[in-house]
Amino acid sequence: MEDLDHEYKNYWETTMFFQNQELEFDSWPMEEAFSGSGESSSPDGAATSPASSKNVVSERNRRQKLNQRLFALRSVVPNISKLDKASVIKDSIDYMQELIDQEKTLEAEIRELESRSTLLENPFKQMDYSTRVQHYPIEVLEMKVTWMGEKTVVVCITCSKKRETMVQLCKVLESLNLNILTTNFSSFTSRLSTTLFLQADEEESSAVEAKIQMAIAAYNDPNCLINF
Amino acid sequence: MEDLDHEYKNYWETTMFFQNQELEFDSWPMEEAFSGSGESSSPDGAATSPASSKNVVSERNRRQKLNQRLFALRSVVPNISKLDKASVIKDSIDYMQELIDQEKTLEAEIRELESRSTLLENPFKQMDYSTRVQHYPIEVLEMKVTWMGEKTVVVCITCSKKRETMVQLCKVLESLNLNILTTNFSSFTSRLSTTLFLQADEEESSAVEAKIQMAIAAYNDPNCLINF
DNA sequence: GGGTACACGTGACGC
DNA sequence: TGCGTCACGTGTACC
Repeated sequence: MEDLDHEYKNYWETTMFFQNQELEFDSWPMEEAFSGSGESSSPDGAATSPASSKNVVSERNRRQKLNQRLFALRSVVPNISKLDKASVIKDSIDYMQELIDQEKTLEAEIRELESRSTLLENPFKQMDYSTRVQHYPIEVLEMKVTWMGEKTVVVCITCSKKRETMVQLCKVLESLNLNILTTNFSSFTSRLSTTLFLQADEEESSAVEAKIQMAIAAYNDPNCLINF
Repeated sequence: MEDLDHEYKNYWETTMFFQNQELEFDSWPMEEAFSGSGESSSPDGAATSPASSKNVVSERNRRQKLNQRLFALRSVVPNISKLDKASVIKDSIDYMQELIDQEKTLEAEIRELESRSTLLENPFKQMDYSTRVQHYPIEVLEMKVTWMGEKTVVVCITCSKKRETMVQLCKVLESLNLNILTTNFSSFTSRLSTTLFLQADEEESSAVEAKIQMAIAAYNDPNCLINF
């Protein structure tokens, strides 16, 4: 009797076999072993009523299932402070709330990243106004796109050189994800010219030109919410 | 008696007040109301032993706390199929596993978006995120500063071309406020080289070289607080 | 009525 | 020592 009770103690605390929460009805050797002794040591001495006997075993099953679930819960949650039943549930709640919060954070981050990378597909994406920085516009003086054959397109852009013009032009061009083979920037006193060698077909040339012009226009637009 | 049991039924199923899992010891009016009748209807008829009486109320508290936690768990988990205790725990486990999986998915997605995004990030805009975006360091392969006479110094820098290397190099060079006459950037497959024509005296050459090296080093230093 | 789920009181164990 | 926790059997309500 003592030994059995002791085993029961350990049953919840350590020696729990049934970690698989999918099983509904398992064999549970320790409970089975105890069942007989429990019946025989029934306090009323007389024949145990067969009606309640069913209830007893059913109740045992229920308790065992619940403990099983509780143990499974414990195995999912990291950092369980106390092995107490109530504490296990409490820690699970805290952990779950933590997960939910983190999920929201991650989703927000993904939305932020997506709005940043889907620059040209969705030109008008919402952005935080307070984070907008104003810059000098890029003034294009001349732009020429020519197909060189062999999947090579050359783009020549000349713009007036102001403050940070080269950095800004770099940003815009990098945002387009063009297949750039070679780049060359040259700056003189008042002008900045760049020559891009792109890998593209002849029919893509006009599309490339349009993309660049659109991107520069978007970059210059003070109301444009895209962050470059 | 029947009514009381009925109330208990409803107690677990619907009328649960204590959703706050922080409270350890609450007043629990329904249990209190029942306590008296429970004592009087004790089956053994004789005076209930005062020793076990303490245990009874303690046990009641324990049960109530556990149900309280269980109810709180139920309120956190959406889509509980059955209000059964075991089912609540099972659904909680499933939901938690779902959250964990989704967390991994979202994190993977974020990592992919971050690595795929070739857009330039303004370091100021990312301050609200706990995850700081670190830029790729500028890896200088060769640097040469020569005096050409006539107050002209030529600086040649060659670095390995990584993501955004040119923009970053522009930022660093612009931050130095050099008296630049002409610049030329050329990028090939794996290298990016720039040639700067500066207006400077011969004796300034070494200072210019030191300034550029210092600026690049500062830019690469993740602990450097200078914003370029 | 059999089956299920629950709250209850009780004895035991450990800190 | 008491106090907290547990498994157990039981009575009962709901379907």
